[in-house]
Amino acid sequence: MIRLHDTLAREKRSFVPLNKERITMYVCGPTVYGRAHIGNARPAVVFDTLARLIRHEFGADSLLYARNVTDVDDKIIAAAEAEGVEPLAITERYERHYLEDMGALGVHPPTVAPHATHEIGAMIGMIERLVELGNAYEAEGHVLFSVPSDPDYGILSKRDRDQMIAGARVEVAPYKRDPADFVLWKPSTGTVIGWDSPWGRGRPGWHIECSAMIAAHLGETIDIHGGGLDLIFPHHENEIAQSRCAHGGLPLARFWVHNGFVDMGAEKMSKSLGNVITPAELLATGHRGETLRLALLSAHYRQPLPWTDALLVQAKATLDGLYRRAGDEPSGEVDDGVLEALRDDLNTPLALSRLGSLEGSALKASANLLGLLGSSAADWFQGDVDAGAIERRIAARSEAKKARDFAAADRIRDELKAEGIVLEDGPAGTSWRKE
RNA sequence: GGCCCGAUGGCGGAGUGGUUACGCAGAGGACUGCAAAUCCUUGCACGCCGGUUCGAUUCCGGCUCGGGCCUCCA
Repeated sequence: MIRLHDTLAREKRSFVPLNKERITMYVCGPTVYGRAHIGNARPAVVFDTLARLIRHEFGADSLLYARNVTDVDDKIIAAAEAEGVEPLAITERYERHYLEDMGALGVHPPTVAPHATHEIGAMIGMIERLVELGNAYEAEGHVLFSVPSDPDYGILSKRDRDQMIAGARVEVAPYKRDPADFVLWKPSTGTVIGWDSPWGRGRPGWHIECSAMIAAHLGETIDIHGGGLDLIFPHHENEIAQSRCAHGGLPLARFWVHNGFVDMGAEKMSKSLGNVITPAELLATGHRGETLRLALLSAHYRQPLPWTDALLVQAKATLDGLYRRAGDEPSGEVDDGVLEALRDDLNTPLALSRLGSLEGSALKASANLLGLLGSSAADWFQGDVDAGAIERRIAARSEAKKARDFAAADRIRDELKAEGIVLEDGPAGTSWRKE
């Protein structure tokens, strides 16, 4: 039995899917206008791990996991204009990078990856329904969701409308009937990307994208909706309002799962603060994706995760130890202790600590469930290196040792060390590994 | 201002009403030509003030500090 923390209930609840042969999970994916940073990678890794656990518990084909690609957005438009290219050139490039980066972190592709630009019809349909029902209205080419039309608005973020207005730091557009109303559709003028609609040429607002894609691909009520903590308000609150109003009061999701931030110093890592570091940069400086994944799983997913060099050093050391103990055993049965930890609201740090007491095939299987130990030990320690050249130099060193010329032997060892190759003398001779 | 979250040893990080994981780093030892790896040993903590309790790091209240959301944001 899996237990998951539900943001709506603010407590852990037993996860019983609506249909255990078709479990539905939706996670807000990237807006593809720039390279993903480590903070963006956290939900991808966390929900990938949850997906692995669900498949382990309910069967390989039990889960329908959707992660969208937001490929129409004002930031994309701005990036395209800045480069003098079409938006498609931007979105294709950064979606490709996103998949590369997440792949390096051992993130499996979701079952479906709906693209906003391919779902415009569904969005227009949903907006039309909301207008018919009186939950939305047209104004100056915009269509806005009427927040006062939904008495339950605010249930996820636990705030009422008066508070929102009191705290509002934005100027209220004159065409809004209520300051809290948000855009479902906005006009596109000139050369700006747009689609024909009953309200003229325009493009969808951000929130309606997710609601429409969820309904189109997963259904009106899904089992799990995931994303970062910062999406609770307004994004997920708005999704809830739109979807429930359009679907006769049916709840959008049965479990709301939110991950905490990756912090740089005391603050969260974010593009607007300019304190980001990307997987691409870390991979380029010799870190391996699996090290980054372990680092991201080293804190509980709801806790903040301070990102430091020391964290990466520790993650690498931990992986070295795990690979050493797993050897080249085939994968076996997942350890009960590891499962127990993961079933309790995806307690990955506890699961990781339990790997420390396992060996061989149980270790391999348990680590695999976390998306770790995906390579062979030989590849981890020696892959991607000219082994022949290294072994010739080791042979030369062995000759020097035999002649008791330790100065020459140490010189060879130091040279290899400078190239990132560490030698280890054992009873059976000298072995080597990448540092 | 409103709402929300957190505070555990040098660092990371679980967990628990009573003996408090684990990892990294550190110290000592074994091993080694010297190292590395490995193994053994080892020091180090539960923000502050009250309350409940036989007993609180764990439950309750207050406080302090930090963070997040309220605008795009994983």
